[in-house]
Amino acid sequence: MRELTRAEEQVMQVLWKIKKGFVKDMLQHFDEPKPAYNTVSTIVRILQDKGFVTHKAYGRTHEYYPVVSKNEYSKTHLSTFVNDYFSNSFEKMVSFFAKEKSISVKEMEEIMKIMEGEVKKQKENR
Amino acid sequence: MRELTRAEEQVMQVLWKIKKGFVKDMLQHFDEPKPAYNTVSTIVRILQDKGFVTHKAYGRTHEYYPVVSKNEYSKTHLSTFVNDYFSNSFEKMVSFFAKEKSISVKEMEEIMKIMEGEVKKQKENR
DNA sequence: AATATACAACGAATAAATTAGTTATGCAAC
DNA sequence: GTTGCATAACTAATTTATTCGTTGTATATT
Repeated sequence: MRELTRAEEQVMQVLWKIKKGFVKDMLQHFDEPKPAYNTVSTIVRILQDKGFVTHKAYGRTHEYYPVVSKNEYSKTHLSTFVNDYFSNSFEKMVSFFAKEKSISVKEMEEIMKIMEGEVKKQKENR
Repeated sequence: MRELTRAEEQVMQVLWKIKKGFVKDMLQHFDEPKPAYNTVSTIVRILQDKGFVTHKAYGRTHEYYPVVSKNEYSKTHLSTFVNDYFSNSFEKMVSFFAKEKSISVKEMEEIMKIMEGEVKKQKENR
């Protein structure tokens, strides 16, 4: 999957948020200073070329949809990060942030609960 | 902390790996096709302006050091990511990847062990 | 001292990304 | 049908990032 530039990512974030929309709809969801209509229009067409977005035409106006979901994109994005910064080990990454206290006790307890469930589930399926 | 461009990040990865070095040392650690000496030299000076790197001068030649550690940078980097993609919740992020099977059972068990230790430690310190 | 070498600093050239003006077309209102 | 408006497509302009040749200077070599 190709990488998003900063401007492209901003547009994708908006589309992910609103699920679908015309350029003018997207425009509303930008913080001030809002970009020009044409700026968004150009970027969304680039995103279409890159395969992140598609559109449905109503006459001459286009309603855009994400093709790549936020989850899909975050998956490849984080994998690259884990690869580059934690020699491809999720464990290293999570441990680091746990020790750094970036993850609260409450969150850790919640994570452990979910992992227990996952571990059990995956062990059953053998 | 400022963000690194792609080229800058590559140079930082090399510096983080070798701990310190002259431009010619860094150069050796690039994959083919290696960039030109001057390219690396320019980028490392930009990194210096941005505060990611400093140098010790030996006469006229410079030995460069990272000022921002890989851990520090990865921390802000991941925080931004968690913020943008998981509404600032580590728990959401980790759960997602656990369910996606991006994290192996072995890794999860290891993570749980570390978290148990962390939770206990943090609860003691009250 | 003259020459060669190594390197930082500078700056020019190119490439990539971003921004937004201009144009053309279709549709609505009159 | 003419006018005005909305929008996609195109394109130009600008900004930012990347790459590396050129220059100047210090140091080593003879």
